[in-house]
Amino acid sequence: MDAFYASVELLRYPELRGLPVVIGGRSATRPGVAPDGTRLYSRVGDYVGRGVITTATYEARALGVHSAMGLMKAARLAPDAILLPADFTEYRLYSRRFKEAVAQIAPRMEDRGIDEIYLDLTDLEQDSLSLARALKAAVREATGLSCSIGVAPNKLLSKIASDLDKPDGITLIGEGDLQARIWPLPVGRINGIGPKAQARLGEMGIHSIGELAGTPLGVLAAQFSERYAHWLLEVAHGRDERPVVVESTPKSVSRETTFERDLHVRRDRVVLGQILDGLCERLADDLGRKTLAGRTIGVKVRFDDFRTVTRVLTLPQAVADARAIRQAAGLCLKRIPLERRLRLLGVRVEALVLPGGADEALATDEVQLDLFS
DNA sequence: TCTGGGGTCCTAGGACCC
DNA sequence: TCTGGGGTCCTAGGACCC
Repeated sequence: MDAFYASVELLRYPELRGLPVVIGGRSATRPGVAPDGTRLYSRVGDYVGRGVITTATYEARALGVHSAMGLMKAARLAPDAILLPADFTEYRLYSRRFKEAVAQIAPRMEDRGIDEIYLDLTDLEQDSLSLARALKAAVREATGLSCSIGVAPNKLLSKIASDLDKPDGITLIGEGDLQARIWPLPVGRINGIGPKAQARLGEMGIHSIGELAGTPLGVLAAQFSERYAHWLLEVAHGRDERPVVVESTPKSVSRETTFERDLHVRRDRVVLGQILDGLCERLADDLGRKTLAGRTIGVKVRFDDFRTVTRVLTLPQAVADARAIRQAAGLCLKRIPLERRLRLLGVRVEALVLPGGADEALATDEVQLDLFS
Protein backbone atom coordinates (compact mmCIF):
# COMPACT_ATOMS: atom_id res chain seq x y z
CA MET A 1 0.00 0.00 0.00
CA ASP A 2 1.21 3.53 -0.78
CA ALA A 3 1.97 5.69 2.29
CA PHE A 4 -0.66 3.57 3.98
CA TYR A 5 -1.41 5.32 7.29
CA ALA A 6 -1.29 8.75 5.68
CA SER A 7 -3.49 7.64 2.80
CA VAL A 8 -6.12 6.30 5.22
CA GLU A 9 -6.09 9.64 7.05
CA LEU A 10 -6.58 11.50 3.74
CA LEU A 11 -9.82 9.58 3.23
CA ARG A 12 -11.01 11.16 6.48
CA TYR A 13 -9.55 14.60 5.82
CA PRO A 14 -9.69 15.00 2.03
CA GLU A 15 -8.94 18.72 2.27
CA LEU A 16 -5.36 17.75 3.19
CA ARG A 17 -4.79 16.09 -0.19
CA GLY A 18 -1.72 17.53 -1.89
CA LEU A 19 -0.27 18.86 1.38
CA PRO A 20 2.69 17.51 3.33
CA VAL A 21 1.13 15.35 6.06
CA VAL A 22 2.95 13.33 8.69
CA ILE A 23 1.58 10.58 10.94
CA GLY A 24 3.15 9.89 14.31
CA GLY A 25 4.00 11.37 17.68
CA ARG A 26 2.83 9.72 20.86
CA SER A 27 1.26 12.90 22.18
CA ALA A 28 -0.11 14.23 18.87
CA THR A 29 -3.81 15.08 18.99
CA ARG A 30 -6.74 14.73 16.58
CA PRO A 31 -7.69 17.93 14.73
CA GLY A 32 -10.06 20.18 16.61
CA VAL A 33 -13.01 22.00 15.06
CA ALA A 34 -13.34 25.82 15.11
CA PRO A 35 -16.68 27.53 15.90
CA ASP A 36 -17.21 28.12 12.16
CA GLY A 37 -16.77 24.41 11.45
CA THR A 38 -13.30 24.49 9.90
CA ARG A 39 -10.83 21.92 11.16
CA LEU A 40 -7.84 23.00 13.19
CA TYR A 41 -4.82 20.87 12.37
CA SER A 42 -1.59 20.62 14.32
CA ARG A 43 1.69 21.61 12.70
CA VAL A 44 4.77 19.43 12.96
CA GLY A 45 6.69 22.54 14.04
CA ASP A 46 4.51 22.94 17.12
CA TYR A 47 5.04 19.40 18.37
CA VAL A 48 6.85 18.91 21.64
CA GLY A 49 7.74 15.55 23.08
CA ARG A 50 9.06 12.18 22.09
CA GLY A 51 8.07 10.28 19.02
CA VAL A 52 8.88 9.36 15.48
CA ILE A 53 7.17 9.62 12.13
CA THR A 54 5.43 6.39 11.17
CA THR A 55 4.33 7.57 7.71
CA ALA A 56 4.72 10.69 5.60
CA THR A 57 2.80 11.63 2.45
CA TYR A 58 4.86 11.92 -0.73
CA GLU A 59 4.57 15.73 -0.45
CA ALA A 60 6.13 15.53 3.02
CA ARG A 61 8.86 13.14 1.84
CA ALA A 62 9.80 15.75 -0.75
CA LEU A 63 10.73 17.99 2.21
CA GLY A 64 13.18 15.39 3.47
CA VAL A 65 11.15 13.73 6.20
CA HIS A 66 10.53 10.00 6.26
CA SER A 67 9.29 7.22 8.52
CA ALA A 68 11.34 6.43 11.65
CA MET A 69 12.64 10.03 11.74
CA GLY A 70 12.33 11.72 15.12
CA LEU A 71 9.61 14.34 15.17
CA MET A 72 11.89 16.96 16.65
CA LYS A 73 14.10 16.63 13.62
CA ALA A 74 11.10 16.67 11.30
CA ALA A 75 9.99 19.87 12.99
CA ARG A 76 13.16 21.56 11.76
CA LEU A 77 12.84 20.19 8.20
CA ALA A 78 9.11 20.58 7.65
CA PRO A 79 7.60 22.78 10.38
CA ASP A 80 4.47 23.56 8.36
CA ALA A 81 3.62 19.93 7.56
CA ILE A 82 0.35 18.75 9.12
CA LEU A 83 0.73 16.32 12.01
CA LEU A 84 -1.85 13.63 12.76
CA PRO A 85 -1.71 10.95 15.47
CA ALA A 86 -1.73 7.31 14.41
CA ASP A 87 -5.06 5.49 14.61
CA PHE A 88 -4.22 1.80 14.40
CA THR A 89 -7.80 0.67 14.81
CA GLU A 90 -8.67 2.47 11.59
CA TYR A 91 -5.57 1.19 9.74
CA ARG A 92 -6.31 -2.39 10.76
CA LEU A 93 -9.83 -2.00 9.39
CA TYR A 94 -8.49 -0.84 6.01
CA SER A 95 -5.83 -3.53 6.12
CA ARG A 96 -8.52 -6.20 6.44
CA ARG A 97 -10.51 -4.61 3.62
CA PHE A 98 -7.67 -4.57 1.12
CA LYS A 99 -6.54 -8.08 2.00
CA GLU A 100 -10.05 -9.47 1.65
CA ALA A 101 -10.46 -7.77 -1.72
CA VAL A 102 -7.15 -9.18 -2.94
CA ALA A 103 -7.95 -12.67 -1.66
CA GLN A 104 -11.02 -12.76 -3.92
CA ILE A 105 -8.66 -12.71 -6.89
CA ALA A 106 -5.52 -14.35 -5.52
CA PRO A 107 -6.24 -16.47 -2.42
CA ARG A 108 -2.67 -17.68 -1.95
CA MET A 109 -1.61 -14.73 0.20
CA GLU A 110 1.23 -14.23 2.68
CA ASP A 111 0.71 -11.57 5.30
CA ARG A 112 3.70 -9.26 5.68
CA GLY A 113 2.24 -6.82 8.14
CA ILE A 114 -0.47 -4.21 8.07
CA ASP A 115 0.20 -2.83 4.59
CA GLU A 116 2.09 -5.46 2.64
CA ILE A 117 1.47 -8.94 1.22
CA TYR A 118 2.98 -11.49 -1.12
CA LEU A 119 0.70 -13.29 -3.56
CA ASP A 120 1.40 -16.55 -5.34
CA LEU A 121 -0.02 -16.04 -8.84
CA THR A 122 1.49 -19.23 -10.26
CA ASP A 123 -1.75 -21.16 -10.68
CA LEU A 124 -3.84 -18.27 -12.00
CA GLU A 125 -4.82 -18.29 -15.66
CA GLN A 126 -4.53 -14.60 -16.52
CA ASP A 127 -1.32 -12.87 -17.57
CA SER A 128 0.62 -10.90 -14.96
CA LEU A 129 -0.29 -7.45 -16.19
CA SER A 130 -4.02 -8.15 -16.28
CA LEU A 131 -3.83 -9.64 -12.80
CA ALA A 132 -1.93 -6.68 -11.42
CA ARG A 133 -4.48 -4.29 -12.92
CA ALA A 134 -7.35 -6.34 -11.51
CA LEU A 135 -5.72 -6.38 -8.06
CA LYS A 136 -5.24 -2.62 -8.04
CA ALA A 137 -8.83 -2.05 -9.16
CA ALA A 138 -10.10 -4.35 -6.41
CA VAL A 139 -8.04 -2.59 -3.75
CA ARG A 140 -9.24 0.81 -4.92
CA GLU A 141 -12.85 -0.36 -5.03
CA ALA A 142 -12.67 -1.79 -1.50
CA THR A 143 -10.71 1.02 0.15
CA GLY A 144 -10.33 4.04 -2.13
CA LEU A 145 -6.57 3.57 -1.78
CA SER A 146 -3.74 2.97 -4.22
CA CYS A 147 -1.02 0.36 -4.02
CA SER A 148 2.11 -0.57 -5.95
CA ILE A 149 2.65 -4.03 -7.35
CA GLY A 150 5.73 -5.92 -8.47
CA VAL A 151 5.34 -9.19 -10.36
CA ALA A 152 8.40 -11.43 -10.63
CA PRO A 153 9.48 -15.07 -10.52
CA ASN A 154 10.08 -14.97 -6.73
CA LYS A 155 9.45 -12.98 -3.57
CA LEU A 156 12.87 -11.33 -3.52
CA LEU A 157 12.46 -9.82 -6.98
CA SER A 158 8.78 -8.97 -6.57
CA LYS A 159 9.59 -6.95 -3.46
CA ILE A 160 12.28 -4.99 -5.27
CA ALA A 161 9.98 -4.56 -8.27
CA SER A 162 7.12 -3.24 -6.16
CA ASP A 163 9.38 -0.39 -5.01
CA LEU A 164 10.51 0.60 -8.51
CA ASP A 165 7.32 2.47 -9.43
CA LYS A 166 5.67 4.11 -6.45
CA PRO A 167 3.04 5.25 -5.83
CA ASP A 168 0.30 3.53 -7.82
CA GLY A 169 2.64 1.55 -10.07
CA ILE A 170 2.93 -1.85 -11.67
CA THR A 171 6.37 -3.34 -12.40
CA LEU A 172 6.90 -6.65 -14.15
CA ILE A 173 10.33 -8.25 -13.82
CA GLY A 174 11.36 -11.40 -15.67
CA GLU A 175 14.44 -13.59 -15.37
CA GLY A 176 16.04 -11.71 -18.26
CA ASP A 177 15.70 -8.32 -16.55
CA LEU A 178 18.21 -9.07 -13.80
CA GLN A 179 21.29 -7.39 -15.28
CA ALA A 180 19.55 -4.37 -16.77
CA ARG A 181 17.07 -3.55 -14.00
CA ILE A 182 18.27 -5.12 -10.74
CA TRP A 183 22.05 -5.03 -10.87
CA PRO A 184 22.32 -1.21 -11.10
CA LEU A 185 20.34 -0.82 -7.83
CA PRO A 186 22.08 -0.24 -4.48
CA VAL A 187 22.47 -3.37 -2.32
CA GLY A 188 20.23 -1.82 0.34
CA ARG A 189 17.22 -2.38 -1.92
CA ILE A 190 17.43 -6.09 -1.11
CA ASN A 191 15.13 -7.16 1.68
CA GLY A 192 17.52 -8.41 4.33
CA ILE A 193 20.42 -6.04 3.62
CA GLY A 194 19.96 -3.30 6.17
CA PRO A 195 22.02 -0.27 7.18
CA LYS A 196 24.77 -2.29 8.89
CA ALA A 197 25.37 -4.76 6.09
CA GLN A 198 25.11 -1.99 3.51
CA ALA A 199 27.77 0.03 5.33
CA ARG A 200 30.13 -2.94 5.56
CA LEU A 201 29.64 -3.78 1.91
CA GLY A 202 30.27 -0.13 1.09
CA GLU A 203 33.61 -0.29 2.92
CA MET A 204 34.46 -3.25 0.69
CA GLY A 205 33.69 -1.13 -2.37
CA ILE A 206 30.46 -3.00 -3.05
CA HIS A 207 27.60 -0.62 -3.66
CA SER A 208 25.37 -2.05 -6.37
CA ILE A 209 23.67 -5.43 -6.52
CA GLY A 210 25.69 -6.13 -9.68
CA GLU A 211 28.95 -5.48 -7.82
CA LEU A 212 27.78 -7.85 -5.10
CA ALA A 213 27.01 -10.52 -7.71
CA GLY A 214 30.56 -10.21 -9.04
CA THR A 215 32.23 -10.66 -5.64
CA PRO A 216 33.84 -14.06 -4.91
CA LEU A 217 32.25 -16.02 -2.06
CA GLY A 218 35.53 -16.11 -0.17
CA VAL A 219 35.73 -12.32 -0.09
CA LEU A 220 32.24 -12.09 1.40
CA ALA A 221 32.82 -14.98 3.82
CA ALA A 222 35.83 -13.10 5.24
CA GLN A 223 33.50 -10.29 6.31
CA PHE A 224 30.23 -12.04 7.11
CA SER A 225 29.14 -15.42 8.41
CA GLU A 226 29.38 -18.27 5.94
CA ARG A 227 25.64 -18.48 5.76
CA TYR A 228 25.05 -14.77 5.21
CA ALA A 229 27.84 -14.61 2.60
CA HIS A 230 26.21 -17.43 0.69
CA TRP A 231 22.83 -15.79 0.92
CA LEU A 232 24.25 -12.46 -0.31
CA LEU A 233 25.48 -14.11 -3.51
CA GLU A 234 22.23 -15.95 -4.05
CA VAL A 235 20.07 -12.84 -3.78
CA ALA A 236 22.50 -10.79 -5.88
CA HIS A 237 21.82 -13.30 -8.66
CA GLY A 238 18.08 -12.94 -8.12
CA ARG A 239 17.75 -16.43 -6.70
CA ASP A 240 15.13 -17.02 -4.02
CA GLU A 241 13.24 -20.27 -3.42
CA ARG A 242 11.15 -19.18 -0.45
CA PRO A 243 7.52 -20.22 -0.81
CA VAL A 244 4.58 -17.91 -0.26
CA VAL A 245 3.59 -18.82 3.30
CA VAL A 246 -0.18 -18.75 3.52
CA GLU A 247 -0.55 -19.74 7.17
CA SER A 248 1.59 -19.09 10.22
CA THR A 249 1.27 -19.02 13.96
CA PRO A 250 2.80 -16.24 16.06
CA LYS A 251 6.15 -16.92 17.77
CA SER A 252 5.96 -14.15 20.33
CA VAL A 253 3.68 -11.43 21.61
CA SER A 254 4.97 -8.27 23.26
CA ARG A 255 4.03 -4.87 24.60
CA GLU A 256 6.37 -2.02 25.27
CA THR A 257 6.20 1.67 25.98
CA THR A 258 8.56 4.62 25.81
CA PHE A 259 7.92 7.05 28.64
CA GLU A 260 7.18 10.73 28.15
CA ARG A 261 10.21 11.42 30.35
CA ASP A 262 12.97 9.14 31.59
CA LEU A 263 11.98 7.52 34.87
CA HIS A 264 14.11 7.12 37.95
CA VAL A 265 14.21 3.56 39.28
CA ARG A 266 13.63 4.54 42.92
CA ARG A 267 11.97 7.97 42.74
CA ASP A 268 9.46 6.74 40.14
CA ARG A 269 9.15 3.25 41.60
CA VAL A 270 5.38 3.40 42.00
CA VAL A 271 4.61 4.65 38.52
CA LEU A 272 7.05 2.13 37.02
CA GLY A 273 5.22 -0.63 38.83
CA GLN A 274 1.91 0.61 37.46
CA ILE A 275 3.33 0.72 33.94
CA LEU A 276 4.62 -2.84 34.27
CA ASP A 277 1.20 -3.97 35.57
CA GLY A 278 -0.47 -2.31 32.60
CA LEU A 279 1.87 -3.93 30.08
CA CYS A 280 1.26 -7.37 31.60
CA GLU A 281 -2.51 -6.84 31.53
CA ARG A 282 -2.49 -5.78 27.88
CA LEU A 283 -0.29 -8.76 27.07
CA ALA A 284 -2.69 -11.10 28.86
CA ASP A 285 -5.55 -9.56 26.85
CA ASP A 286 -3.60 -10.10 23.61
CA LEU A 287 -2.93 -13.73 24.52
CA GLY A 288 -6.55 -14.25 25.54
CA ARG A 289 -7.86 -12.90 22.25
CA LYS A 290 -5.57 -15.25 20.35
CA THR A 291 -6.12 -18.11 22.83
CA LEU A 292 -2.38 -18.47 23.34
CA ALA A 293 -0.14 -19.07 26.33
CA GLY A 294 3.64 -18.91 26.63
CA ARG A 295 6.37 -20.57 28.64
CA THR A 296 9.03 -17.91 28.25
CA ILE A 297 8.48 -14.46 29.73
CA GLY A 298 10.89 -11.62 29.04
CA VAL A 299 11.42 -7.99 29.88
CA LYS A 300 13.18 -5.28 27.93
CA VAL A 301 14.62 -2.14 29.41
CA ARG A 302 16.02 0.82 27.54
CA PHE A 303 18.15 3.25 29.52
CA ASP A 304 18.37 6.99 29.00
CA ASP A 305 21.53 6.43 26.95
CA PHE A 306 19.50 4.17 24.64
CA ARG A 307 21.34 1.03 25.75
CA THR A 308 18.87 -1.86 25.64
CA VAL A 309 18.96 -4.91 27.93
CA THR A 310 16.72 -7.97 27.93
CA ARG A 311 16.16 -10.83 30.34
CA VAL A 312 14.00 -13.89 29.83
CA LEU A 313 12.80 -16.66 32.08
CA THR A 314 11.43 -19.99 30.92
CA LEU A 315 8.78 -21.50 33.15
CA PRO A 316 7.90 -25.18 33.51
CA GLN A 317 4.35 -24.47 32.29
CA ALA A 318 2.89 -22.05 29.79
CA VAL A 319 1.02 -19.13 31.35
CA ALA A 320 -1.43 -16.60 29.96
CA ASP A 321 -2.78 -14.54 32.86
CA ALA A 322 -1.54 -11.12 33.88
CA ARG A 323 -0.54 -12.16 37.39
CA ALA A 324 1.71 -15.01 36.28
CA ILE A 325 3.28 -12.87 33.54
CA ARG A 326 3.80 -10.05 36.01
CA GLN A 327 5.49 -12.34 38.53
CA ALA A 328 7.92 -13.76 35.95
CA ALA A 329 8.58 -10.29 34.55
CA GLY A 330 9.41 -9.10 38.07
CA LEU A 331 11.99 -11.87 38.47
CA CYS A 332 13.56 -10.93 35.12
CA LEU A 333 13.69 -7.28 36.09
CA LYS A 334 15.53 -8.10 39.32
CA ARG A 335 18.39 -9.51 37.24
CA ILE A 336 19.00 -6.23 35.41
CA PRO A 337 21.35 -3.78 37.12
CA LEU A 338 19.32 -0.58 37.06
CA GLU A 339 21.88 2.14 37.38
CA ARG A 340 20.53 4.70 34.94
CA ARG A 341 17.17 6.24 34.31
CA LEU A 342 14.78 4.24 32.18
CA ARG A 343 13.38 5.33 28.87
CA LEU A 344 11.42 2.24 27.88
CA LEU A 345 9.93 -0.83 29.50
CA GLY A 346 8.60 -3.85 27.62
CA VAL A 347 7.26 -7.31 28.33
CA ARG A 348 7.27 -10.27 25.95
CA VAL A 349 5.83 -13.77 25.94
CA GLU A 350 7.37 -16.42 23.68
CA ALA A 351 7.52 -20.21 23.32
CA LEU A 352 3.81 -19.91 22.59
CA VAL A 353 1.39 -22.81 22.72
CA LEU A 354 -2.34 -23.20 22.27
CA PRO A 355 -3.61 -24.02 25.80
CA GLY A 356 -5.19 -27.46 25.75
CA GLY A 357 -3.83 -28.04 22.27
CA ALA A 358 -1.41 -30.69 21.11
CA ASP A 359 1.59 -28.45 21.82
CA GLU A 360 0.66 -28.13 25.43
CA ALA A 361 0.00 -31.85 25.81
CA LEU A 362 3.45 -32.50 24.42
CA ALA A 363 4.99 -29.99 26.77
CA THR A 364 3.33 -31.28 29.90
CA ASP A 365 2.86 -35.05 29.46
CA GLU A 366 5.95 -36.86 30.55
CA VAL A 367 6.80 -39.86 28.48
CA GLN A 368 9.71 -42.13 29.15
CA LEU A 369 11.00 -44.93 26.95
CA ASP A 370 14.15 -46.36 28.42
CA LEU A 371 15.43 -48.82 25.85
CA PHE A 372 18.38 -50.02 27.86
CA SER A 373 16.84 -50.97 31.16
C1' DT B 1 14.06 17.01 24.96
C1' DC B 2 17.44 12.98 18.45
C1' DT B 3 15.96 7.92 18.03
C1' DG B 4 8.01 4.08 18.31
C1' DG B 5 6.01 -0.42 18.62
C1' DG B 6 5.32 -4.93 16.98
C1' DG B 7 7.54 -8.64 15.10
C1' DT B 8 11.21 -12.62 12.91
C1' DC B 9 15.51 -14.79 12.46
C1' DC B 10 20.44 -15.63 13.45
C1' DT B 11 24.54 -16.27 16.35
C1' DA B 12 27.11 -17.82 20.11
C1' DG B 13 28.01 -19.58 24.57
C1' DG B 14 26.85 -22.43 28.53
C1' DA B 15 24.37 -26.11 31.01
C1' DC B 16 23.17 -30.53 30.74
C1' DC B 17 22.42 -35.23 28.91
C1' DC B 18 23.77 -39.78 26.80
C1' DT C 1 47.01 -34.77 34.13
C1' DC C 2 44.15 -34.17 30.54
C1' DT C 3 39.79 -34.47 29.27
C1' DG C 4 35.25 -37.09 22.71
C1' DG C 5 31.20 -36.39 20.15
C1' DG C 6 26.71 -35.68 19.56
C1' DG C 7 22.34 -33.60 20.89
C1' DT C 8 18.75 -30.20 23.14
C1' DC C 9 17.41 -26.30 25.75
C1' DC C 10 18.12 -21.80 27.54
C1' DT C 11 19.82 -17.14 27.35
C1' DA C 12 21.37 -12.39 25.48
C1' DG C 13 22.15 -9.51 21.95
C1' DG C 14 21.78 -7.78 17.36
C1' DA C 15 20.23 -7.12 12.50
C1' DC C 16 16.42 -6.45 10.03
C1' DC C 17 11.51 -5.64 8.54
C1' DC C 18 6.80 -3.18 8.42
